[in-house]
Amino acid sequence: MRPPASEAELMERAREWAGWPLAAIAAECGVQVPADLRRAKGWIGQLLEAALGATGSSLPEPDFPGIGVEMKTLPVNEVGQPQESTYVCTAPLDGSLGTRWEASWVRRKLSRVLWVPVAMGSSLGERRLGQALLWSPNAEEEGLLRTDWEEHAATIALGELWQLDARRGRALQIRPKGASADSTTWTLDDEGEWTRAQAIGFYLRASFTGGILARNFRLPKG
DNA sequence: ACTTGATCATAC
DNA sequence: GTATGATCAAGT
Repeated sequence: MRPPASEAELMERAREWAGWPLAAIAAECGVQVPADLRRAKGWIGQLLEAALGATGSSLPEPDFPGIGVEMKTLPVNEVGQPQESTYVCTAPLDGSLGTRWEASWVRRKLSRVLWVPVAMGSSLGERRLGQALLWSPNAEEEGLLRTDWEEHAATIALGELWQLDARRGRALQIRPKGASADSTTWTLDDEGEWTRAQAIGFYLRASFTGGILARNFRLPKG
């Protein structure tokens, strides 16, 4: 699938898939549907990348580099409320994170996002796509993200990692990110010594993404 | 019931 | 290990 040349073309494709069960999309894309997501947690995201014409999913760039759009699938219940948080990116602990929101990876990644709701269903293949929403944060949303990010960044800059906790942040939280609790990365601690710490990342709370979808969500037609 | 902390697959 | 894609499942 050729990458979309414009946002309009991307939205056109997303509209065509809206309402489709995942099994039908997988068939069109020549992909097998796994029994469940336990050993394939990223499967839906990768399927939609193929269906919409995103480029390689392991590259450190937007899903649609030509038009600067990031895509995120969002598991939602029958009322359109997200059932999970949304991973944004890792939080580097080696000093490269900085303290300027304007220069942050989080801000860049969230500047333009295609949210693709995926309704829950009795089986993975029966789950249906909702209508996608092309989003940029409004002033209120960006202010919320900025406040949270600056608080986390300050804690990390001070090397006070023990203060990091998923309870902090109204919209943007910090949680572990890795293959397991043993996944670590280098960090400069509060006494200026290099040590290893658990790898962590930025996540959007379901309540925040729920607010975004609430402006636009509708159930796919049967 | 809901959130936090842990985990799974794959490419490089 | 770091990036991509996320959801699982223990804890409260």
